[in-house]
Amino acid sequence: MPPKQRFTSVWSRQSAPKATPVREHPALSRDHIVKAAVELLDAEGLDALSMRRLGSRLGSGATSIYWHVSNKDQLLELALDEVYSEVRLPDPDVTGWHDTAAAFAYGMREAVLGHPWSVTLIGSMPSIGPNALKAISALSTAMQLGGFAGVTLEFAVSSIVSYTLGATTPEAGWINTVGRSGADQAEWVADMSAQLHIAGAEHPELIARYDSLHDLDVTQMRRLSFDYGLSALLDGLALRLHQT
Amino acid sequence: MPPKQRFTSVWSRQSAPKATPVREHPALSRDHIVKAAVELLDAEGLDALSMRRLGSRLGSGATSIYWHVSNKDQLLELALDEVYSEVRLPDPDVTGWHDTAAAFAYGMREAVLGHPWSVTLIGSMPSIGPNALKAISALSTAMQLGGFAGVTLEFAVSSIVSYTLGATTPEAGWINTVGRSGADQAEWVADMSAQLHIAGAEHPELIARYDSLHDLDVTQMRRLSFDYGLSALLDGLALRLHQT
DNA sequence: GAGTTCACTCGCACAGCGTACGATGAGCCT
DNA sequence: AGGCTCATCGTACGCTGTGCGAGTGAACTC
Repeated sequence: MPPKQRFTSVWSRQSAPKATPVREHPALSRDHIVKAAVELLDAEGLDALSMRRLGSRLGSGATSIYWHVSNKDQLLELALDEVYSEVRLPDPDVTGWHDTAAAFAYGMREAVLGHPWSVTLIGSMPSIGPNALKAISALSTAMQLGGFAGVTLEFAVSSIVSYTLGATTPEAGWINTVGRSGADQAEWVADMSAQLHIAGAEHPELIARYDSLHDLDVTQMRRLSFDYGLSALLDGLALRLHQT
Repeated sequence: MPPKQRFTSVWSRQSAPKATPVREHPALSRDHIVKAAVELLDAEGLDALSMRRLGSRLGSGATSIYWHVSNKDQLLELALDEVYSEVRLPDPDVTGWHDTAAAFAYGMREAVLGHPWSVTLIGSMPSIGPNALKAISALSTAMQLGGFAGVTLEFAVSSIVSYTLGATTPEAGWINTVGRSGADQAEWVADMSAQLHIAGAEHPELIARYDSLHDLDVTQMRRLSFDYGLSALLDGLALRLHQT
């Protein structure tokens, strides 16, 4: 029995050399499709992306897409990897691991928040696209140059990614929910806190603390919160680096 | 213009006192439905949950569910909160903040991994159910007793939740993907690494490091990784606590 | 030039989805 | 008996992802 390939991600098929584009007007191309998909996702969210809508946005039939992409899931894999492509990193040779890690974290946060639908995807498909690998790889070598090695290196990288992802997820979830309604953020904060008061009636301390904080600007607050946890984590990693 | 309520989560409507159950055989109840939904989700994943399937599992018509739950989304909110109910916490009065935080992290990790569909939901809806609030509240008071206060308290709690969530998300994503096919984990590890080799052909260092690690048991490895980042974060928090 | 092949597009159809709506019945109050 | 409320359900609508086969036109072979 040959070892069957059970799971086929888009990335598993290495792209055929693709020859020269035989036709002059292919009209549709994988890149074009993915780009349009990302636009649609950004504009209207995950639920709004249907093959028919995407097709008509591209000026073609819905099923034409299936020539270039075998699946809706694979299309989403491609779209997700497009998000990772926005994560820019400083040159690890000139910057210390600490700063590179921080840059990665902020870059990833920004990329994900710019495409909040992406968090929903991360939980349901592996992120092994070329752009994702490129970003991780850059972070990883920076940390290695900084002195991390072996399992510790892997763990440290993973922890940074984890924290960033986890901190960003609820933020993106918020953006998703807000985006689905037509209201703007300020209205939402009011609504939300009203609901928290109802839902959390049994946790008055929590509510009290919440109220005391959220007079401040929400966006700035989230950024501060992200920064606090990130630097705590990096400090903890530095500690581990020096004591080995 | 009255301040319209744009977003209505399940939790916003405080439960009517519910009187005495008028009928002796309501046959369907919100709790019953949510429980069945969680079972179905656990057994077959997020995509497998449809109102019709859930209805037939409950021995009732699909649309009967809508009497007890106004929405599929709200049903999912309820199911998600059910997951948080499994997060057990030690008494914050007897245990230090450090251990309580670790217990929370491990508890949440375990709960989420036991219901891997939950991560997909967290990114698309707010987690303000009673059980979620209870868990956060317990962690929060423990940290407060430990000496954290004000914004710092909020930030610290948030960072712990973030890290835990972020570390668990890819794990759950993995479980989701594996679960969708029928293969077992060992087969998958092989397939996956084969794909990584193809997809990551341009990042040989990454692949090399990957290979050197994953001879070890995957599950145990993930746990070690989780532990490493968690204790790094907690150390970083402790540092901030003492230097204030 | 005729015929064949290939790369690509598309319309149709199918099974399944969430859920609005109105009909139906079971138990209670008067 | 009549009416009211709670709960259940069948039907129907518009939507979804996608398999399939037909269609199109350019590029190749003879």
